Amino acid sequence: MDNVVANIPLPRGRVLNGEASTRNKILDAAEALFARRGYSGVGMREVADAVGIGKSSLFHHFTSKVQLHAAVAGRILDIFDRRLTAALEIPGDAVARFDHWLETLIDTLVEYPTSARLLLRSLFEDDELTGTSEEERHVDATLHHLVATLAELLQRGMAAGAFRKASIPHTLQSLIGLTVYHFASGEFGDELIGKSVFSPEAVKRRKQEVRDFLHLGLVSGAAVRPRPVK
Amino acid sequence: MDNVVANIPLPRGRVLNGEASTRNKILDAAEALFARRGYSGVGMREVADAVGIGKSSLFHHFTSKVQLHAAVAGRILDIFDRRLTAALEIPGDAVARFDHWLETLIDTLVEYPTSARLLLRSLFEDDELTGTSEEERHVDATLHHLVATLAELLQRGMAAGAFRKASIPHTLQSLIGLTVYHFASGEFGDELIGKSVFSPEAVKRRKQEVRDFLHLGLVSGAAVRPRPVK
DNA sequence: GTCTATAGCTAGATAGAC
DNA sequence: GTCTATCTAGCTATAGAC
Repeated sequence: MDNVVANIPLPRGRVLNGEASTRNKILDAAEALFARRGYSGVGMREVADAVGIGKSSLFHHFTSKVQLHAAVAGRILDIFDRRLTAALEIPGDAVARFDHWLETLIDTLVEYPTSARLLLRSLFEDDELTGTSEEERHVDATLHHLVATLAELLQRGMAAGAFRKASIPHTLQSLIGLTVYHFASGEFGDELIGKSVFSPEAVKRRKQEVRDFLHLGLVSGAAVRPRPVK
Repeated sequence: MDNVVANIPLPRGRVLNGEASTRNKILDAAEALFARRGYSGVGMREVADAVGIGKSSLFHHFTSKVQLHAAVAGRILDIFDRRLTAALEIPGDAVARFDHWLETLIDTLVEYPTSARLLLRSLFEDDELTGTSEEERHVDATLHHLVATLAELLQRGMAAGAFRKASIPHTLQSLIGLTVYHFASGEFGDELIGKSVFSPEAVKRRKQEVRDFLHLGLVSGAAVRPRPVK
């Protein structure tokens, strides 16, 4: 139980060149710990120990614990925003772009295995973490951009008849629930699926299941025609 | 910010007769606080203040903080287990029973507005909360019963051809993501939907959206026939 | 940029009076 | 069954030497 961080695989591609700066090492350690135990469950001492520096040194790099958490959340949201925005820039119709967006989302959740928990926890901990610092406004702005980008794709696709005319906000919530929740569900999900939800086979299966769910629903043979517009 | 609990509507029907026991008052206050701030984010002093007793008195009713949390989780899981098991005992085919199960789940999440967050947080906080006490084993057993009951309905329904032959564990995860996550999403969900996700109109709409999602999928006209079994 | 030392406070939990 | 008092340990954050 002492060194939980050591058991969490470090996301690849996080550091571009050979050596990680101390700042990045702190962000890596803090991300893993915040994902595991939440904001209040992690102490600055624990983060410092995981990095291998003294606790006081953290305050040289980040002025407070909330700022550190905002920096962690901002970094991971930037990655998602960059990848998912890029994923929409492929040729094809709305359905093809949507499917590619979804696969990219799952790939990114898997490549950064702590991200799903961190993101959901950040939503739940709005109480403690709603501030007005530069970092926190950046987090908000990035999240809004992510949501707006997908909302636009859905809207265009619905207008073009590629998607059923559903509520866009509810569809966004459904997509988050189908993807982010699944990869945040931890031991519960692992036990349900029978192996780690991050294992290659389980990931492949999840992609297929979500795709089928979106294309076919669950109930047999009900979707012969698009739902009438009222 | 001082008295957050006061802003959270108390679930109705929690106490059967006229006056609530101190134990139930503690459970009510702890449930609201744990849902808001998570296990580590809540202090015993805060719970005691919300109830109106001294901190030490809590330890007369519950031997430790983890036991208090397990009692809270166990109580809410019992309610879900009782209601959802009863919901399956209606006449009709698998689809009708499934739809009724789903509506009951959403109704219960709405009637106990703190439950969604509490349950998801409990999943995420498996680190701190995995013990071997009586209460914790009860939580595990109830959760397993809940899952097994729905899994059985899905299995029978798939065998009878009422549902598409999907992975049952993945379908369970999808259903949790579509329902529990939505009602746990807090300010983010409220902002996305444009009003409280617990408002009567938003609840009605969510039921409709989830039902359409399950019956029709999202992509137009793709589900003319059940997916081939491989 | 890292360290030791420490301030000031709160945490969970216990002892024992009433 | 509730209280006051207290224990030990932890927390965020700062001061200031090197």
